[in-house]
Amino acid sequence: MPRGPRTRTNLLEATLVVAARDGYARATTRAIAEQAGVSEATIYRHFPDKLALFGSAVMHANAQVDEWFAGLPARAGEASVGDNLRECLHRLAGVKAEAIPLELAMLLDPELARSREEHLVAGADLTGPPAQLEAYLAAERSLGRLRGDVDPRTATLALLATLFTAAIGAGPTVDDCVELLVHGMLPPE
Amino acid sequence: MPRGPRTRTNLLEATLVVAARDGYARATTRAIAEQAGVSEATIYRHFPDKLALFGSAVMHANAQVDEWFAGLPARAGEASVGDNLRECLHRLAGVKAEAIPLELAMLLDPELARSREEHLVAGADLTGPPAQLEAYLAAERSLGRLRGDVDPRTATLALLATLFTAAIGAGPTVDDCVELLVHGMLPPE
Amino acid sequence: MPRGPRTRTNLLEATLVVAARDGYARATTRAIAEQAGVSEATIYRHFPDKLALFGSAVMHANAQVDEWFAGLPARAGEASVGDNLRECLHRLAGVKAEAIPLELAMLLDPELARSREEHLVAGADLTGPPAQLEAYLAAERSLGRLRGDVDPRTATLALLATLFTAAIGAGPTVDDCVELLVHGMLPPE
Amino acid sequence: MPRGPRTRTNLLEATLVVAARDGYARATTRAIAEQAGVSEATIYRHFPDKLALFGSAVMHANAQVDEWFAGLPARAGEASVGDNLRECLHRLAGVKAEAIPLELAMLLDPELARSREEHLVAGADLTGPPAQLEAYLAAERSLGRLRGDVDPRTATLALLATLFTAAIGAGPTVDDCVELLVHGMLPPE
DNA sequence: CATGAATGAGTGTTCATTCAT
DNA sequence: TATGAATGAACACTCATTCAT
Repeated sequence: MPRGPRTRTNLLEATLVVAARDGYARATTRAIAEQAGVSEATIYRHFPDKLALFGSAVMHANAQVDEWFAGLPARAGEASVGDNLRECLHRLAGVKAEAIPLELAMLLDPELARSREEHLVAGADLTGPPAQLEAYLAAERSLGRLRGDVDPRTATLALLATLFTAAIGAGPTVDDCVELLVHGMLPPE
Repeated sequence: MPRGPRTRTNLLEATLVVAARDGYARATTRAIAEQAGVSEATIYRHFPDKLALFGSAVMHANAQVDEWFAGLPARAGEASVGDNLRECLHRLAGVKAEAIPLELAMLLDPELARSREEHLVAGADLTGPPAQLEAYLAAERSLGRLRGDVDPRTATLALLATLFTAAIGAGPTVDDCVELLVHGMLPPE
Repeated sequence: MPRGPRTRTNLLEATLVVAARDGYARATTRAIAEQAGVSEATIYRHFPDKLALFGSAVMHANAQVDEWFAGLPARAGEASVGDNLRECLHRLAGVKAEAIPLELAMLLDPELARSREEHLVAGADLTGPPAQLEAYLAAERSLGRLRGDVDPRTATLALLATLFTAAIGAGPTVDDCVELLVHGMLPPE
Repeated sequence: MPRGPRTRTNLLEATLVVAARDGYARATTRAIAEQAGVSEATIYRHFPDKLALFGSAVMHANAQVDEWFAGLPARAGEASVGDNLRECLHRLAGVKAEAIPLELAMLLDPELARSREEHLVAGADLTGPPAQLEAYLAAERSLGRLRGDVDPRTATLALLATLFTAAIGAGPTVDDCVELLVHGMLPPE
């Protein structure tokens, strides 16, 4: 890997590490540069400002699951809905474990509300994994494998919200919460 | 109301307003003092530091629903579980609307993790409304009005997680998300 | 003792205690009021400002030795010069032990240079104990009990300077330092 | 001289200038930065905090006389003791004139008592010029050029104490005070 | 006489960002 | 490409002081 892109990747991962370890408020340019082993000025060779760095870091983390989620809607009808959803959340919670704190912090910032694009939730249309998840749920519903009165958008958000419990380190795992939702979404046998 | 306590209350409510409007990061002592119509120094006559102010603000917001939640466990068996839970979340989402951003932001801060006491979720034992909610669910389960394999703690956290969707202003309401969970928790008819 | 003057005395002594214990920089109105067991506002019932409080505190401490020093010049010719000087410094170091830090700190402050009146050293004329000490030395010199080339003003300052060693807690006692000076001031036998 | 070190030196000298001119209490980071012609933030690129700046400033001033004092003990037996001591104090008073107010102020601060290392006086062992002066006096005493009952440590502190008279701008010069001490230390002819 | 409440001016310190090298 | 040096603006917090009660 050539030097330029490697430094860029270092910075993205350093951002995720610092935000997950020290919290959003302490994810300063200084801490990130130190974690990446470069100078602060180097950040600005690769990103126009701190916000762009954070946004890119979240996208970078998402990229690892994007591929799997891209194929998700096509799997409607396969296996069982419960297993599929469990795997969805499991992947999101596991692979993006370090990205969630940063993502939530950005989500909570009203000033950042406008630049939400590739993030967890968008105002009108979902994108990335959430969008694929919504599409998958819609497909399953039209196959009759989901209760008819379940709104795919609502279900998607409810499922994603369970990731929040992981971010704050509460006792039960994400899996436990998902279980409850799955029960509520499946059609009566 | 005498002058001292009134200023204190002003500050608590100004803190909630600013945090909800401008975000946690921009809830500076300056902005809060301005919102409250007092000087910054006045903050420090009423609270030892900013963290204590924030903690007190969250407690102040919680106090408004604490009374209602205190009577919640005793209502197990009355009305329907679904209606009760819907009212719970409705009250939390409605009355504490302005406190949620602050509460979540504090929850996400690893350095604040130790001083979590009267907040949304505590490591081992829940306190405040969440604790009452957990007790209520346990009571309903022993009445057979809840599926036996539902863990009250898990269900509590899953329900509270739906409040997150309100904080980020996503489309569906909290009520919609709660509906799904309720379906998953009720025993088969 | 009536209530007013007692509070005033409390404040003067609290000032000396706090300055000696915590240093000049931490001798704030808050700390002094707390030590005295009164409110900060009470300070301003008894003194126009903090500077006046500090000046009065030094005078208050000096007052305890003023009486003895007033009779010092008249004792020229009695006992031995060495014993007399030793007693002088012993009294200053002992009785004013807690006042020295405050006095030195005020002396070192250029802005306070103008308001020096009843303090350790004044630009032109000495006052208080230092003035009496200077007068005593002049009297001894005219009696031939001091070397003729010893300048009373210089000797006074040199003796007082040894108090500085006490303030910083250095090993040797003031007595040890005075001994050296006495040797240098006595006439050849 | 490259840019970095030059700024650092500027800051050290600005610190001495401001402390000598305005007093320790008014030697704020703002005033020092202005005197040095840089921004306040620049201070923190060169020193971790204000205390480190002040400590370094005192060391910087001492460095100018350290070299001369390093060779002092080896000069025992040369010239006359009186001339040697006069030169010692003359150098300390002259070259470090601007450092003395800062050094004394730090010495008087009880909270700084622990970080005293390269300063005027240390609890157990002297360092820097004072240490060399003590060693020199011990050497002269073993040569019989000092009275046998003079303790080198005590004599050192007594000599250094005379510098205090310079700091407060009292009339007589340091030289005058030293003269008295020298008389008291020399052996009878 | 005493104080609880309030504050304007200031403190040391940190931040994201720029720029000459 | 990368960085050491620098900074304006902002931060949480403290100070001596005032005033209505």
